[in-house]
Amino acid sequence: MPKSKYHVIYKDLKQKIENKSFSYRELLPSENTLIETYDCSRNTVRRAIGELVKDGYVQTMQGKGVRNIYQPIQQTSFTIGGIESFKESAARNHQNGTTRVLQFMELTADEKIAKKTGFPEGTQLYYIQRLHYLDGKPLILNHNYFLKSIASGLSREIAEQSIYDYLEHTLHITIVNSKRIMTVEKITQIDEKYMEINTNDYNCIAVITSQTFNSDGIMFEFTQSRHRPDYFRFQDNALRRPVI
Amino acid sequence: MPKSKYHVIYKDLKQKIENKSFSYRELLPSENTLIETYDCSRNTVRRAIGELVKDGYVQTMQGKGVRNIYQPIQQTSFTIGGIESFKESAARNHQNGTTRVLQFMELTADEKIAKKTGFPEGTQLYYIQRLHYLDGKPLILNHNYFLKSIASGLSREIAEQSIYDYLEHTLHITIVNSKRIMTVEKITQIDEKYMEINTNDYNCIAVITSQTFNSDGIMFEFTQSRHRPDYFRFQDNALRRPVI
DNA sequence: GCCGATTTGTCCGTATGTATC
DNA sequence: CGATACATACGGACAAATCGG
Repeated sequence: MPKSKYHVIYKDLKQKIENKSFSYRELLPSENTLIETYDCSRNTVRRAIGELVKDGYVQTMQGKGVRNIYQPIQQTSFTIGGIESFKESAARNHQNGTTRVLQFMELTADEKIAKKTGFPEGTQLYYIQRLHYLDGKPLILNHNYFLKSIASGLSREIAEQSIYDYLEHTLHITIVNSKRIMTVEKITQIDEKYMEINTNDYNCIAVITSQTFNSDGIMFEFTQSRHRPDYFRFQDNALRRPVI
Repeated sequence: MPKSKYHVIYKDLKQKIENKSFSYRELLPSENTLIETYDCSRNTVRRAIGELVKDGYVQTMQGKGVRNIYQPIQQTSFTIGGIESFKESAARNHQNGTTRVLQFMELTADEKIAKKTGFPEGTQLYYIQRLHYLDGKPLILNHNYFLKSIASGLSREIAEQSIYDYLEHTLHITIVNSKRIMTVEKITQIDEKYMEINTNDYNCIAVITSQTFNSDGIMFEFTQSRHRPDYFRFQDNALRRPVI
């Protein structure tokens, strides 16, 4: 957890925005004012503001100021944001999440798995199938593949709790980024069985496949997350970049 | 189009990465080296690198360096990235896109529309229904609502070309950011009819609803984009933020 | 294990450009 | 036009992480 100055300012402004200290579309104090408020340099306040822009909380306009555009969203379903574990997401969504491990095994990547995951053929992997419940409903079916050489010591017991917690706090792996692709796929019998979906309602499922990298730039995880369509919701804030 | 120094450096490095000037997992030249290469300050190269991180092209590691983690993806379908018009997306995907306007009308937001779009009741709007074809196949059905007071002068003819082009280059509207939510919904008869989907294959559709803001912080567009599931693909790079 | 060199991360101060009002 | 606001760019300083000797 960074105690950097810009991060403290970022958190403070973010909280003020969430607490309606600024009304919708109101301009925040100018950079110069914020410099005095937080007793720091211009670069530092600008950096904090930059984070808020990324979050979609404010927008900056040259010559005008920084405008609050935060509107709390109505949470009707499970919302996905950055990289986070299921436990973290559940906590953020103020819901009660539990996990059931359907399968836990070690395997060696054959040609089919290699092609699907991007791990080289012959790699030693953990394969884990887990079902995530939110408020008692089975909503997400995860297929995880972890590099055995990096995520060593994974067990069924850990998988029942939080794998990310184990990777970060026990193995001290630094998780850096995750490339994700979202698609819609046809439902499988496994999906149907475990997530209790009536195919007359939905014969599709929302799928997020992700490749996650550690600080050595090594992809150590491939995951396919299958979400019940009626509870799936992915949220995003896109910035318009000048068309070059 | 910004001619800023950092942007030139960003584009140059990005192109070098795409052209395999650096092999996968190789470290880029250090910041100090880049400073000499581009004859600029450290802040400037750091900013360029920051953009590459956002794109998921590289990852930075304190004490180590900047590592190339770019892997070209196999383009099997229409890929969505930032805020871009259909025309821009089609060009980026190297595909031939055309548009057919199904409906063009002016209307006043009633209670139902107000609730759905977030525009206040009584607002004057343009409502446009468009079908986007890629390489001859109807893949996306768009329902656009534009604020008449801001997107004034919109016409069916413009909608057949590029609305964004008109907004940016004729009306000089600055498009800043777009809040997007992705869900999976049941297919409607309209979807079925226009996108030629067999409901035995798919009875769902990928939906992206977005609210787009201009530089005055005003939401001037609400759009619901309905994508044929078998060609839909949304791509993302998430950065792990320290859990606070 | 320590030390020094290298590399990225944070922070400061300043100057100039550009858009808005 | 001047004042104010954010955007870009420079240069310098120190901290923190990594790596090799």
